[in-house]
Amino acid sequence: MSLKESGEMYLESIYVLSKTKDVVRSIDIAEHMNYSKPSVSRAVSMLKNEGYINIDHEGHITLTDAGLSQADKIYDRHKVLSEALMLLGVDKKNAEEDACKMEHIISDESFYALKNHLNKMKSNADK
Amino acid sequence: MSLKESGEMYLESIYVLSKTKDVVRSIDIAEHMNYSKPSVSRAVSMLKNEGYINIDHEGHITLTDAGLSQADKIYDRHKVLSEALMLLGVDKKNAEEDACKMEHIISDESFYALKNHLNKMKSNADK
DNA sequence: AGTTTTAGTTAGCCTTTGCTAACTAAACTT
DNA sequence: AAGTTTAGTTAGCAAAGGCTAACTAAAACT
Repeated sequence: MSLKESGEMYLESIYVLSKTKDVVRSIDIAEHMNYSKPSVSRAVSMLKNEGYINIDHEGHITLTDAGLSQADKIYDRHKVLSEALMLLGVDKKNAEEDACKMEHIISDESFYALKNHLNKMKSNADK
Repeated sequence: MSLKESGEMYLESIYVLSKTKDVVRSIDIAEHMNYSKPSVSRAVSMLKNEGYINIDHEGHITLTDAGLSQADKIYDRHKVLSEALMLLGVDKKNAEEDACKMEHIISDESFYALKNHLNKMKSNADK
């Protein structure tokens, strides 16, 4: 079974959290995502079963290689998409929200086309 | 209750179908969307209850003003988004598919920013 | 007239993904 | 030691939106 949009959000959250915290627990994810503990508990156990994360005896969550590569991919999409929208003048809050939804559904081809275009726009900083 | 993504897709399909057919029935929607008859039956009756469509004694479906304005909005997003992606070099099939998903989730602000940018790009046809 | 095709509905199942209520168990507090 | 807070789990509900099976009823053939 492939990773659903919700699963991708959880992985991305773990990834983001682990950049600022030395350990990531379920409760941290719950607070970060503003979800209930049971929702996180279930999602976390599914991600573990599917091989995307490891959980040690103390409940500390780490991404496996598979999990990291997924999280990284989604996070890259998030950064590029939100940056692109902001460059078009979209308000940061809206850009972030939209990026958050688009990052899960955009195809690889479209994403790279967009990323390319963005890079060109940036190097032509002489509009 | 506000219109969900699925409801928007149904309205868009009715809109598209009514441009080429003189009448639109549930079965036409089912074939167009590749959904089962019961799924369409339920969706259609919900859209009717919510005031987005009318169904006459012969089962002919028409958009109400509310339905038309929604369908029109989504269809505009679809056209603009797919055109934008194709302009970036994305294959038509992929561009259509991605547009189909993005059209429901993009905020008004981001959409108009993008539409604007696209128009500028088009008027500067001298790359 | 009798059969078959076509359109639509009803009933009910399944998955995804959120939720609350209520529990356990470990870890602080006093 | 006794009570409280914190982290996590279990059980079960709900909404959205697909599906199949099985039915009705009208239309179209033969």
